[in-house]
Amino acid sequence: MQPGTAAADDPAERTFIETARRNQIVGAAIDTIAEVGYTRASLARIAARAGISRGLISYHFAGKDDLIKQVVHDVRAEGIGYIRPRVLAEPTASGKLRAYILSNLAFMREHRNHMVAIVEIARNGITADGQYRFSDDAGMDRAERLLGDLLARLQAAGQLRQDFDPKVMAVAIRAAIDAVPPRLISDPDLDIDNYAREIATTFHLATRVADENQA
Amino acid sequence: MQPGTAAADDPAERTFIETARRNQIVGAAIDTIAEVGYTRASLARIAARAGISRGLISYHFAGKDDLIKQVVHDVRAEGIGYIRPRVLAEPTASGKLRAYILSNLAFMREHRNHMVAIVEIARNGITADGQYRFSDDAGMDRAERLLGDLLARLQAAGQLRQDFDPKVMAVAIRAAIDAVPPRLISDPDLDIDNYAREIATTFHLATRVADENQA
Amino acid sequence: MQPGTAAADDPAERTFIETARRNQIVGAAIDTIAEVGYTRASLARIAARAGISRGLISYHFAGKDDLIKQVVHDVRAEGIGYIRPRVLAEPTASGKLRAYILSNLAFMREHRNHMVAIVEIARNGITADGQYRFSDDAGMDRAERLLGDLLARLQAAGQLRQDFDPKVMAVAIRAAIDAVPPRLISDPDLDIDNYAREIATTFHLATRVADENQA
Amino acid sequence: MQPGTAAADDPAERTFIETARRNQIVGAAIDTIAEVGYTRASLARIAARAGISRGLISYHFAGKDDLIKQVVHDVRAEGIGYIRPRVLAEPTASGKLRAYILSNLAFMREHRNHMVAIVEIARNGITADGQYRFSDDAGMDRAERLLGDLLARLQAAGQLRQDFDPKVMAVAIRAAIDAVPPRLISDPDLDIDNYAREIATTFHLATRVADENQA
DNA sequence: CATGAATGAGGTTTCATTCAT
DNA sequence: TATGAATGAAACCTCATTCAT
Repeated sequence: MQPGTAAADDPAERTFIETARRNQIVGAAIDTIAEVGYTRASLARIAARAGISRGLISYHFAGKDDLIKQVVHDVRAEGIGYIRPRVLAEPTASGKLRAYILSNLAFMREHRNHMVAIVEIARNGITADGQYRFSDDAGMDRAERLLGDLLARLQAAGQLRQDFDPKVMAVAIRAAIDAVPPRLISDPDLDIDNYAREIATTFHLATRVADENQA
Repeated sequence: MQPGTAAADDPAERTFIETARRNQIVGAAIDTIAEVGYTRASLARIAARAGISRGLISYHFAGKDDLIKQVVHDVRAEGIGYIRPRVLAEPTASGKLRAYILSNLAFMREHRNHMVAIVEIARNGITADGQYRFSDDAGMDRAERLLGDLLARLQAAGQLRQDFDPKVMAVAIRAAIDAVPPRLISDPDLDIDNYAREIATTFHLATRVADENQA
Repeated sequence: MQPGTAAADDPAERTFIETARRNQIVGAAIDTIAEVGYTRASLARIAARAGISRGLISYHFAGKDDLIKQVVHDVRAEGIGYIRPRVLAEPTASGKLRAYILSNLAFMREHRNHMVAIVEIARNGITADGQYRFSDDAGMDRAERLLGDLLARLQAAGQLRQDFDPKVMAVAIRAAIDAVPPRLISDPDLDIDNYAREIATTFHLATRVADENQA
Repeated sequence: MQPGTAAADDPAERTFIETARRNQIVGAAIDTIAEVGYTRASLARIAARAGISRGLISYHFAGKDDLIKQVVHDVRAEGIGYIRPRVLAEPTASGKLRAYILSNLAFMREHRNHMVAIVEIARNGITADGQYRFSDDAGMDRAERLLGDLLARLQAAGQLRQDFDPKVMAVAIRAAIDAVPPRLISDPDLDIDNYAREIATTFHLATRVADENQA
């Protein structure tokens, strides 16, 4: 039984050593993509970085797409685990929004390659007809939808300005956040904390209710 | 004595027919990239779309990079020609900012392929060390720098909120604008005008001086 | 001390469990070849069908060729066990020939996969210099030689037409029989019984002695 | 415009030199397949035999399947050109049948590699579901259908025995003919002329009308 | 100016086989 | 006995580029 085949079917039945190898390969893929970009991140390069043979990747994953999906899955899971509790911990709408932005960027700072890789993947993993190839459920823009839903709820609760389109606002916020990884490549000294505060303030001003104006 | 070699060196010495050919090839490149993405936009496909042989592209351009540079140059020139007068025509800071955002997105709507292509290029044209490969002078983010400079000037003139970082704000605005082309691919019915108004309002609120709050 | 190595050397010394495994693997190989063809019947696929690991095949057989040889051997033995008594039971020449053809095709109908597999192997198991790779003694065409010998004996006994070349006739008869398995794949509803009767009649007419003409 | 792409579309628009190359490649493919079998006839080996680079085959043909289709087409066209007039020249049914068999085998003798190759292709070019991959119109068994039609017509005209199934008879005749190429590999000294005469007589006896029995 | 012809590198994938456990 | 892990060769295909004409 080829592990690669059963990968998506039943992750639970994986050997300890297989899990380790998969993680190693996923890690090498992340670093490789972060360094040379998605297009030039060939399986050969990923294998070379991991110090293994090309064939071993094919042994553990059904194909390149399968590997990339795993990368997306792993990074997203880690990101959600980091961000979600920080957002939930905040009671107010503006607190949640601020926590969302700050924790997103903090995660980026601490997992630079993860984020660079996943943004690279998002950029390249779009088919000719505009569909995403590597997301397991509903598209790479799930983060965007989730954020849009959050904004809509807070808006409905009267905690945010009534007259903005939550979908468009979600796009703008995600765009501002996702603009960071590529810049991290060309400018390793980018002051993420400063960037995060500025963005948080920007969207706080853009979404607060009128009553808060005097504050 | 290949034109391709001298192309970047001395555009003035180009024949009429050569200029026509270059424009034709650049146009085919734009449409091809917009349709199949940067990675899959091979010279063969571009040549096929232009109805010419592959070799002819190599004859007129020193290489694929040279062609892509020309695409970037041409699209940028056209975009600046469209946007600049509309920004200059506005007397106030908020008017200029609004005009910048609206005219950017109007240009996108009217030159869909141009923008999809150039964003595709921007995403893929980053070398391993984070440098841009296809910009003739100072990087693809020139638009960002110009916008940052504009914001800084308006800020210095007291027309915008004093306490935001103009560079970060420029990144956020450009990111919100550049988020549109990829979405145009997957959602051809995207309401650009609504998107534009929302974004304009968003950044108006985020950049206006405190005195305007009552307005 | 690998069994696979000694396999061909001394089948007698095999344990019960080893024999069972070998039979299981041979059966899986037959079904796999019948389903996906010889070329695509990789050891991985055979192992998957048998529900065992790839390595186990290599443990029990010296290599893929060794496994295929065993398939040929087993199927042939089974086929001979089915056909021989039916031919021997017939007293007359035309009865033997008819029994040969009918029992061959009956065996095919009852052991569809066996025959499809062995014909697939025969087709693909020819080396560059035209030698058969998978027959243990004298070539895949042993059946052909045996049939030729039978025809020659019956001819010598005056029971068949004197002036045909028994070797050529054997080729033609085997070819007509072996044409069935590939057709079984593309046409599962092939009426084998009708085919068998037609072929039997065809070669009866072609081989009978002149005196029978009036019959 | 890649020649390979337009290959099937418009063969008329091919350059002289391109036609020559295609023929050269097809010839190399035939010889390679005839020598090492279909499975092992990789594009690399074919290119090596032709003394050209691997890429050149991809330049002239859309893929391996496209090349194989061309081989089938060319060989079939040549075969038909050889056989058809010889069959048509015969006035009687038995004459036509004899001419069919003899000219088929004569063509094989004179174009040994062609036939070995095409039979190899026929054997290997069957997909999992039993469909032919390389025939342009209605399957590799077109020859079989045509022969069956011929037999049925002659039967209807009362020139052949009434009570045989023309389809089955066609299968048997083609099988006897197609049995030759593989044997040519293992036995280069095969006496084709003798084989042809024997087969012709065999099927003459099997198909003649009862009245001819005395002859 | 322009083309068709040709190359060689590099990409993903499949496969038979070996080996430590 | 049996497995999972791992390798390296070889397959097909795409591509940017060069060159003679």
